[in-house]
Amino acid sequence: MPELPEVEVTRLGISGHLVGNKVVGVCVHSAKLRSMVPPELAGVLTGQKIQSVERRGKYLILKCSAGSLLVHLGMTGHLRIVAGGRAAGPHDHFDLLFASGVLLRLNDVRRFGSLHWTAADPAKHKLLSGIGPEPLTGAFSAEYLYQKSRGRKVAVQPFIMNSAVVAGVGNIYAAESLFACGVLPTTPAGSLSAADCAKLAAAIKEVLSRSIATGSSSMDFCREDGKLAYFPQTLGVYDREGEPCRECGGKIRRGRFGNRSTFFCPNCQH
DNA sequence: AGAATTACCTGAGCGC
DNA sequence: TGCGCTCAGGTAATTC
Repeated sequence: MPELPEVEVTRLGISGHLVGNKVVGVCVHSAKLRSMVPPELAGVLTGQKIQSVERRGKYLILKCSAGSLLVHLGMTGHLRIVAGGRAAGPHDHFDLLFASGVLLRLNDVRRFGSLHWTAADPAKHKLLSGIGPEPLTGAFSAEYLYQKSRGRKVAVQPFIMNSAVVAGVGNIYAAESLFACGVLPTTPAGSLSAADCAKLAAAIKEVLSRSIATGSSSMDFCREDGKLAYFPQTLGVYDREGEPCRECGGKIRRGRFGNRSTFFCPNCQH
């Protein structure tokens, strides 16, 4: 399930194939994603040259002179560069055909992904305008996290998963970051000390950048059979309920916020 | 008003 | 075989 590192590696992988390349066709195999694929997409994209491929949180932004295509991969979505003419398979929903002969193909088993078109500055689009700082930039700092969390009673895990607080941190990396810095996911955000916030901000940056580094060295988007799945990384706590903690050997426990699971080591996290 | 919580979209995979 | 349940991210809706 793509989180920020997977989206960033996708961006790095597809960017070189797309920038400067002209869209010569749009093929919508299925318009029914989490939100309907905008019907005007073929009309506005055909003939456009991709100027840049950017990322904001978990959104990819394909910038053209007439506007921008926003792509969200949801839980199971992935984008792949494939040879033109290759037949669409199950769960292939959308293709952009390029002048160079390649296709950018969106595959999404569970259809949680979405596509949006905006003619204006994408940063002003309502899906992006309310998003908090990028976690890998200086704007997301210990000081920022400390100030932002003051007075907040919500548990720190859902707090850092709130995209208005910080962009692109999902369930897996939230749990991993909290394990990495020794903070229990149930801790009220407002009760974190300045030192806790410093450790947590550093842990989020470390966990995300390590995953991007791992992913970008192992992915090959040119391969038609290349799969975008979990990066071959070792998870410390996520989905390891009952298994031994890699630090202390104690049992990893599962907790719950609403209908979201969290995983933690009660011995290593306080 | 602003924060916290809940529902919703989807479909694979699971247990029974 | 088939039903009911779970899970995921992010937004909208609702409650507090």
